[in-house]
Amino acid sequence: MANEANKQNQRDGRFQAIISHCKEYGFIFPSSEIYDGLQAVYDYGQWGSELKRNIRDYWWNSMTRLHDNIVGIDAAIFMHPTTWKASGHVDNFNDPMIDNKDSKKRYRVDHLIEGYAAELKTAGDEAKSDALIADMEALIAKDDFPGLKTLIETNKIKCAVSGTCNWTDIRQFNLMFATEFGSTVSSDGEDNKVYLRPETAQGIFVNFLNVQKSGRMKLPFGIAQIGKAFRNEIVARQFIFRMREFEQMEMQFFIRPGTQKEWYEKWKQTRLDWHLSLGFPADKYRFHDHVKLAHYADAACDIEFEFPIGFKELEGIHSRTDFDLRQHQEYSKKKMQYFDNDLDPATGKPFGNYIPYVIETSIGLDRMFLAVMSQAYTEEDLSTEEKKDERVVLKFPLKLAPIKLAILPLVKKDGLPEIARQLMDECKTSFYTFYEEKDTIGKRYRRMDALGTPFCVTIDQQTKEDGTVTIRHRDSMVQERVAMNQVREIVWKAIQ
RNA sequence: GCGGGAGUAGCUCAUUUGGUAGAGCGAUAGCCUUCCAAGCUAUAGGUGGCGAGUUCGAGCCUCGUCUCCCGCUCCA
Repeated sequence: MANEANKQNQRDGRFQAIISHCKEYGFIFPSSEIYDGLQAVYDYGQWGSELKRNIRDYWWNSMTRLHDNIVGIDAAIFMHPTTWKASGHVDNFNDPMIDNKDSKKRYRVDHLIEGYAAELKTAGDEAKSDALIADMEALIAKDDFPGLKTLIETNKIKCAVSGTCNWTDIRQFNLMFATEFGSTVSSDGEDNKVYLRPETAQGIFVNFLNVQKSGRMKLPFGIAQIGKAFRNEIVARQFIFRMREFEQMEMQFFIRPGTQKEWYEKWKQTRLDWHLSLGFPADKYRFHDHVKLAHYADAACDIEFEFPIGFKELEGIHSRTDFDLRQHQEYSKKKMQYFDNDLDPATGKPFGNYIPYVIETSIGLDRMFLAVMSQAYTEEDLSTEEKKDERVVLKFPLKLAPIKLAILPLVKKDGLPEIARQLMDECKTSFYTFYEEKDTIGKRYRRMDALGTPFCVTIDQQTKEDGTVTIRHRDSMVQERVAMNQVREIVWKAIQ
């Protein structure tokens, strides 16, 4: 037990250190910090936004450019309100809830009252049961939450766990953020209400036929998208792991019904391989199969990553059946079907019209950022017998590092800065290059380590004589002498 | 949302029982010129999260509030 607690403390300490490092070195700041911040909202700073962009590009390129049957789109955050009725978000996530203060259990109010009504019925008091249900429905129709609470209290409905009637006020939890649309306010506020999308997937589904027809896409094919989504989480915590505003990178892969099992397995493997291609240890990842499936899925799993806070969901892979397209077809009255000219071996005739099935891969960009950051963050003890020494180094995969190369004149005189500037000009159009001439060379190396810069090049007196520089490697701290005119190519090759 | 802990300079932290805030690191400017932090000089930076109360006097006591962390809860 003591060991477990110890391990937990170490993890927490490491997580804290990563959060501090992110702030101190310009990766992530709390949003609106001068006003005490905004809960579960964060801003990416100068290096965080570079790292995030590199992760985003890496995903985008590996999805769209490396698959000739996947294309990308960028749908709007606002969508027609009916979208969310079709998707099930309005109905499924709009219920009044109540908490029992003793057991801390949370109940849907209608479930709680219906449960009690059922008890009354089995006890033989059918009239009272029916009256209770009628009262409840009348109150729910009016959104009369105080009335519903009074109803619970007068009937002395108890929590099944604690057995008490010590209830909180009733609150409505709506996962979706809503705002007003248009400049004129209708008499019915509901007419103007639009939601900030709680997931990016629907932007793909509603554009399925646009992309399929305009791109002459043939099944199976995929549509990828990266974009912001918003969820009004009841409680959002753990740094950027769960935020109210976050960025998703997802791909919906449209397939012939009946082939979903095989494609689901294929995408599970493809996505795991993508993660492993970054060079992180395989034992940091695991699959977690969903036992309880969402209303739209016939199979689902997560790729979990071992964050400092434990194994947590990083990416979801869902077999969504034809649920979404079918729903949109029903609500929009527009056919969402695809005509498949391939011959069905069973009949020798084309497969014909059908609503495609969908395999979804959905990864949180911010979570991927956190995974990369927590895997890269390393505290190294460099002590020798003479002196104590340590460094913090971010061992980013080279292609993700925000700064690729730092150019450091050994001293800021004797013409060394001028030579360094030349090299800077040569490199800065190819990749992010950073120039620094302040402080001792050792201190500058440590600063670059803390930002995860994989290469530092130092211009010294010898450079003036033979045109060579030292290039210093971040992880090994090894230095080697190379020709200055080779630097751009060396770095370029390494970061591919 | 409930319970617990915390909030003092950019960071890490001091300030013994209430008497108008200090250090180290960091930053900036200069000196030195040195291939792996911690050489020298100078400077800047805080209405002690915010608001109220008690007191002659509050960083310290009380209340409220905001934010963060941990546990529970939630997470289609």
